[in-house]
Amino acid sequence: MASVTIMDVARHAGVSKKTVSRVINNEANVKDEMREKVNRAIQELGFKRNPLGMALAKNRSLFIALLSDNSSPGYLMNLQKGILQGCSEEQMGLFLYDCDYRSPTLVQEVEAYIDNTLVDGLILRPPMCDKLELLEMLDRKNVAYIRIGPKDLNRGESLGFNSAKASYDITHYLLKLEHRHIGFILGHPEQRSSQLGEEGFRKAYKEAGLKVNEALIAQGYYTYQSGMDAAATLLNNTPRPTAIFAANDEMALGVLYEVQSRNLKVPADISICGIDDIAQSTKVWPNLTTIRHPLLTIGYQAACLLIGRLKNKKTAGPARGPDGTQIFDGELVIRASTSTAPKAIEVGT
Amino acid sequence: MASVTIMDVARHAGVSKKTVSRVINNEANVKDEMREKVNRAIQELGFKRNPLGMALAKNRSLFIALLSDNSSPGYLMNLQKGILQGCSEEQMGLFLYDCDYRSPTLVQEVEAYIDNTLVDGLILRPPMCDKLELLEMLDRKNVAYIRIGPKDLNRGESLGFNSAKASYDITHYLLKLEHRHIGFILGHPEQRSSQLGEEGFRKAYKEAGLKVNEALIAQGYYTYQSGMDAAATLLNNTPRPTAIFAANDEMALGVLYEVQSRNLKVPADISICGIDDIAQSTKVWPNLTTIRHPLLTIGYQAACLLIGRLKNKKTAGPARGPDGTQIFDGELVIRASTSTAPKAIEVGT
DNA sequence: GTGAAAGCGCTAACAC
DNA sequence: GTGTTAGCGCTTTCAC
Repeated sequence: MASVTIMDVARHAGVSKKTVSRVINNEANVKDEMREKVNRAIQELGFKRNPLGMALAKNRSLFIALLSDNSSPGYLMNLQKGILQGCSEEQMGLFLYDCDYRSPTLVQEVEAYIDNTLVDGLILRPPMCDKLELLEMLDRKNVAYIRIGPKDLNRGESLGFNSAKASYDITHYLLKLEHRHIGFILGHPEQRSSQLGEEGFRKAYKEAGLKVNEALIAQGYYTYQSGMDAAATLLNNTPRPTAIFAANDEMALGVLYEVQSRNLKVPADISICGIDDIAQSTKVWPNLTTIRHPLLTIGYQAACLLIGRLKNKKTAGPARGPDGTQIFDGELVIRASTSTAPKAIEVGT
Repeated sequence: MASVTIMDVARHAGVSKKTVSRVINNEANVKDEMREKVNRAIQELGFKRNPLGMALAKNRSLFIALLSDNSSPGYLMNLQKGILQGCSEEQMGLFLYDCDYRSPTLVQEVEAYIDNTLVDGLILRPPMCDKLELLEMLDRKNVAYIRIGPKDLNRGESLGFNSAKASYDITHYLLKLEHRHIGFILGHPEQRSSQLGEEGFRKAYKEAGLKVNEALIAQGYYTYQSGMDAAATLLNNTPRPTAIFAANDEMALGVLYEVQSRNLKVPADISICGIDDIAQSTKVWPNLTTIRHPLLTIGYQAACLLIGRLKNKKTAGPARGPDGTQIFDGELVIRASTSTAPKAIEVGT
């Protein structure tokens, strides 16, 4: 392209390269008069700073990437959208990297990715954000990161969701609807949010003075298929649960499928709810009762935080500020998939 | 980082910088002996070429981006996955840019994005790939692109899906099931695929010697909501259609919702089908009969094609090869949402 | 075939 | 406050 360089601007404004550099970097110690002259030249010439030149000289690309695996696409979609919004405002690009959480060479793969793209900031979602070796590698390479997930490793900043409260709220709601046989599908056992969710579930029972039926707790993995499988197990229980609460919507959708395929009516025969409020939850019939997870906000904030930190980072050192962990609360959204428990409990098949 | 530069390698191997450069760029005119020496040094030192240095010197970043808007998330998810696979194999990063198709300043926004990231290749999906002004801007800026979509502008390479055949196949299938009142929901009127789809639909009728009932053709926009709306209209027809065929799955899901919310049974009362086979189609009950759109393959190929072209492009010029348009056929996937037409047709509400 | 020098666009360190 | 010089890591002349 007819690229206008910083040199052209300098000549046009009758100043030195460095002064122009100072102006475009918003540095102090530039006379207003000069600044204006330079800005005018930039306008007139249509100058755009070449990020590559900057990156090379500063040894910081300002590129960031979202590391994700592809389980729970609805969740990812929302988060991605929020992040992109933040990037767009900050005029930054977002790299995407799709990795397999279970890959034994995960850390090396990510490292190679960083070397290839020179990103210097990463947004990590679960389950990646809980992988200690990964975080250690990033620290070693001096790559900044924001973790999306409940803080439990004391590393970097993280933006979390209040899984315990969400779980508590849903359970409380179901108990209020007089459900006494609630099936609960846990999240991925290796993710912190799963334990927190279980705590919330139990807390609601305890406060209601009721005892949890352990037979109605099933293991899930946050995936659609695991929701289906767990539902199949739970539905074979006697008495059959009058409600099933899955730790995320992706699994709840699996439950819904399993229930409907057995010709049970939702919510007449059985209530279903999840957590997250992904787009799909309002695209199935009946719409899912859930907890709204402010993923868009979280994604947006994560992007802004990360970019802000990269832009301000003077020295390269891993000088992470005080723990900036922020926890977001969800909000109960009552839709058509839940109702009061059916009066008579039949022993179904 | 302990970054090893090309200079270090040169010293270690006892050759000049340039020779190393030749080796890592796989250029001809290097003695095998030299090449080996250099390669050994690269190994020993763990050298990785800094893409930024290259980008600056060559004025080509090799970065590519996927331009998308967020309608039809399932479609996007699949495409994205395919593209990422290709990028990963080629050791390239993928930038993501989410834009609003309807924005009046779309072209400027994309241009600013290119200036900010210096991407020199773009993958365009519909509806972006049909925007002539956008393509013109890209040509002017000498940014390569691959269009995902039916070729109709004679610009660049494109990977297309055979929408006409897909539509024909579905319609043919429904007619074979003795449906005679098929509601058809068109795609976005500004996208070429929509017209092709309509042609396929009509062709199937014609070949069967039947006449299309124009009242049963409704306008859609490829979005979930537009599918719901169109279904609402179609279901009020007398006689009510015994099947509804939507031009993509996203809309078909909207139809399914609308139908189920009216307490109609699928497929007993009404059959539903779509096109694309997005993940969601096997996550609803009943699973959707559809045409499998090889989006993963298309995305993968698009990435490989684009990257390949960038890597080989000697001179910057927009020297696009002969038209490499490739059309992929879909494949009928029969699932639970379709069955033979109900015998007696009731006039419903 | 190979190497020396110059330069991509920008910023860092140090003068003035 | 501002300008000068050197250099980020790589590639491109163009000699040899």
